[in-house]
Amino acid sequence: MYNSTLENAAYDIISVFAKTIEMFDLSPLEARLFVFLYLQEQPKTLDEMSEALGKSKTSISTSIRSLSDANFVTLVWRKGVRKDLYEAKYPLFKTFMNNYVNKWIDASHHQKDALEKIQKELECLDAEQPLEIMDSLDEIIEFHEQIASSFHRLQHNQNA
Amino acid sequence: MYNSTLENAAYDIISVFAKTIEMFDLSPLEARLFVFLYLQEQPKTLDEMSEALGKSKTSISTSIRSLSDANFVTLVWRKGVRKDLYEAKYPLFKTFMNNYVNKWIDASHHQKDALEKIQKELECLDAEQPLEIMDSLDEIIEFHEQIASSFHRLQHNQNA
DNA sequence: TTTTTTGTACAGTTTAAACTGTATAAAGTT
DNA sequence: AACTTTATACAGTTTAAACTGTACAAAAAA
Repeated sequence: MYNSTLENAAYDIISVFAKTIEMFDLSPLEARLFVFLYLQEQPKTLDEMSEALGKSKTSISTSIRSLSDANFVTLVWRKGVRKDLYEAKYPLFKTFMNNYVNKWIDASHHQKDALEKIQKELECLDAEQPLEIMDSLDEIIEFHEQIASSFHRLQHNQNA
Repeated sequence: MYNSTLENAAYDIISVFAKTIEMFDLSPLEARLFVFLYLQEQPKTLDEMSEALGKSKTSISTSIRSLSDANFVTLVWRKGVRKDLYEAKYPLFKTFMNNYVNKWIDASHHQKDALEKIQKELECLDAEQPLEIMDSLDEIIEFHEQIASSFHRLQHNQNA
C-alpha cells in the first residue's frame, strides 16, 4: 500500500515532468524516457526501459538514439556488463536550455541566409519601380535578426 | 516573365518564412496563411486565401480561426463588404515573441503547481526515511522555476 | 567455429493529424 | 417571406507519425 502510493507518485512525476520536456521538441516517448532515466539512481538497459515504460525494444532503441544524438542522455560503461547502459545528462536546465537556444539561433541564421539570397536576386531585377515586397522582406529579415539576438541574450543571462 | 520571377520570389519568401513561423508552434498551413496575409497589402477573404494557397475553404476557416484565437491575425470590417476580411497583426516580433514567451511562462507555472501538489502529498507520507525521489522532485521544481524566470527575463529584454 | 546475446534495419500495423466536400445555420438581400 | 450568400459543423478520406515484431549483423561466449 505504501509502495503503491510511492509508485503512483513516481508515475505522476513522470507524466507531469515529461509534458514539460516535450516542450523542448521531444516526442512523448523520448520525454518519458528521459524523465524515467532522470529519476533512476543507476543507468538502465534497453530491456529495463522497455519493461518499465511498456514499449517495444525497437521503440526504445530509436528513442534513446534520438536522445543520445541530442546529448540528453549518455552511454555508460560498466565492467562486466555487456548491455548498453544509459543515464540522463545533468544538470537539467543547462542541458535543455543550451540545446534549445542553439536550435533557435541556428534555425534563425539559416532562415535569414535563405531570405537574403532571395533579396539579392530581387535586387538584380528591374530596380526602377519600388517593390512593396522588398519592404516586407526587410522587415522579415529584421525579424530573424531579432529572434537570433533575443535567444543569444537568453543564453548569456542563463547563469544569472 | 518578369511577373513570374516576382511571383516565384513571393512563393519562396512564403516557404522560407513559414518555416520560421512554424517554430512558434503553428501548423504548416497556419504558418503559410499568416505569411501570405503578412505579404498582402489588403485584408483577404476566406475565398481569396483558399484560392491563393490551394486549400479548401473549410481548411482555411479552421486555420484562420486558430490564428485569430492566438491573436496573430485580426478580423477587419470594410463598409459594403459582407465577407470576413483578415489581416496579419503587426509588429512581427512583438506579436510572436510575446505570445511564445507567455506560453512558456504559463506552462511552466502550471507544471510547477502540479509538481508541488505531488510534493505535498509525498511529505504527508511516512517522513522517517529520506526518499531519494524527494531530492529529484526538488531539482525538477527548481528547473521549472528557472524556465519561468528565463523567459520572464527574455520578455523584459525584448525591447532592448 | 559454433552458439548466444544484443542493438538496429525494415516492413507492416495502428493511431493521430490534416484536409476535403456536403450539409446547415445565421445573416443579408430582394 | 422567400432567396442568397457566407462561415462552420460534421463525417469521411488521405497523409503522416508512432509503434510493433521479425529478421539480421556484429560482437561476445562457449
